[in-house]
Amino acid sequence: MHPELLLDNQICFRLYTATRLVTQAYTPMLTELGITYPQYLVLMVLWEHDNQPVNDIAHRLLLETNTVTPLLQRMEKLGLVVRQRGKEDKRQQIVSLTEKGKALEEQAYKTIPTGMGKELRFCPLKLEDYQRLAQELDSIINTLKK
Amino acid sequence: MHPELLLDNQICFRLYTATRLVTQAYTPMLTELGITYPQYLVLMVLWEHDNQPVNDIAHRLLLETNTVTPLLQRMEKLGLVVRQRGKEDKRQQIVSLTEKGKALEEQAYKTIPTGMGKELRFCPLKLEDYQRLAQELDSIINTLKK
DNA sequence: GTTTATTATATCGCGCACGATTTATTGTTA
DNA sequence: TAACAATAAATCGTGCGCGATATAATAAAC
Repeated sequence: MHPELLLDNQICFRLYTATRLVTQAYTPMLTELGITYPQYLVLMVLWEHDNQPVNDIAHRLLLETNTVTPLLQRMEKLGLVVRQRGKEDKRQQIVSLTEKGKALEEQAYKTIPTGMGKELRFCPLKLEDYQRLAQELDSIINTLKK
Repeated sequence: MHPELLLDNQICFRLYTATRLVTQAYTPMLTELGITYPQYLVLMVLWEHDNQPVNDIAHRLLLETNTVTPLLQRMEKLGLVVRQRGKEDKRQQIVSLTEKGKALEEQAYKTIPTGMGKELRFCPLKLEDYQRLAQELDSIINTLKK
């Protein structure tokens, strides 16, 4: 009846589905590393800048601490990170990579970029299409965030 | 170190974030209707074609039945759908809209398209940008699905 | 300096997603 | 027809996301 309510006309359903399928494509490679996709995101944040409080990690990922805290607790159990109270501000938990967490960067570099390339080798999108897609997604993200 | 592992170079993180933020933008309007976003997707499927078995709904949404079955059970408790065994194939559960479920279509039509328009009124993307975005997402989805 | 407000993190509950397994029904084969 | 395979749902366990609330430490206001 209402074309605005047809599934095929929903950008959001496409986003939702594409996200799930891309995450599923990552999963076998991440399972090999013993981590999940959100854990991989946290590791990318820490590989770029180690020793961050929970809040900074959450802000970088646009997540709430009630998502990130349990995520970090699981990662601590896996031996990927350690958390210690901030010296100047005892409310903060400073999250740091362990040797195991640092070592995963090279493992990820060896398998994930080429692995995802293979997954998308039949995708008709070219480099410039991915760049434009990134810009369009950034427009949506910047409009809705905060 | 490795630019392939920088968060800012990840299409997948952008998809993941954009999906979460768009879903969050829907949430207040959906809460008004008493439903969640995945439940809204199921309703859109049924508004388009009522009386479908669980498998058809799952295929349409590219989800597994172990996600859809509990989703439908919750929707049945809410009085939005009813499930009854298929007549010719007793393994199937045929899902049908209740009057309450049907009535939500008009409620959704009144609030959601204009509400999302307001959320995105400062987004620089134009109609043709959204159309291209939809095509790009479809390329990714079609490459990875099945 | 004590009260009050803010901030950083943690905890709790619920609803997805999804891998793995189970149960019931149907289809196929010997 | 009996045995076996395939299919449709359901169940179970784990890990997110996130609204709501709680706790502890710091900052601000009086």
